[in-house]
Amino acid sequence: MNLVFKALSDPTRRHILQLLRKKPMNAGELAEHFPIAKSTLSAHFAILREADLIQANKSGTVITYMLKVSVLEEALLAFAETVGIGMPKPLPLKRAMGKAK
Amino acid sequence: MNLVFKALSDPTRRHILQLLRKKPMNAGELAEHFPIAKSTLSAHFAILREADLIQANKSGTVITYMLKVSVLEEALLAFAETVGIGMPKPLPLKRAMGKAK
DNA sequence: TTCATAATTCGTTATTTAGCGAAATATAGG
DNA sequence: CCTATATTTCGCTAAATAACGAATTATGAA
Repeated sequence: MNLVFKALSDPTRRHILQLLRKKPMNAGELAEHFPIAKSTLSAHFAILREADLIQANKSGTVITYMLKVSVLEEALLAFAETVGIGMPKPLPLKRAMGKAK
Repeated sequence: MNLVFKALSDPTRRHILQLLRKKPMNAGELAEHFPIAKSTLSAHFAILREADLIQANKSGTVITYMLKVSVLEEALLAFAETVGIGMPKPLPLKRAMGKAK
């Protein structure tokens, strides 16, 4: 959870997550949305990956990233509970779908 | 919102919020829960105050801190929405209670 | 006023962080 | 094989961060 909150502490990274929310994107496409060097963005991707908030998928020379919503959700909910915020877990739409523990 | 997430990025500060969740406490009481210098804790309080996550109340030489749950809640919900997490706003228990905008 | 207590502020230090450009890596296509 | 493209890794720097102990401030009590 610490890694998640560390990852969320940077505005650029939160913005990346927001963009990925709409649809998976590759590093280049994401870069178009930011005025910073690609190498810098790459470092942000690494941090998001270490926090398990995004998933990388390489195809040819292109790496496509997609948001792992559930990980984000779990972290926020877990913390919310410890501070007594009533955020009811969204009901799972499907049961027994083999959600890894 | 940035200040809130910055504040939440440190484990000690998240722990402080969790402690304050149970009941308001003064700086000294809080300090007993941590193995770090009081001056360091004081800095953490300042950061939490700037993020508007806690409220300080001075009485005599003692400063009592209390958690501002609503601020935390709003920030988490606001962000959750931008990343498409369905965290329904908890229904307000009382309406028209003069909630400051 | 003087003393003790609670907490903050100050000055310093070590570590982490975000940023850059250049170099390296990997892959597809000619 | 050679070149172009996508992305990462490397080496660096400036700024932010968390930590400490010492000094300072504020208050209540003797």
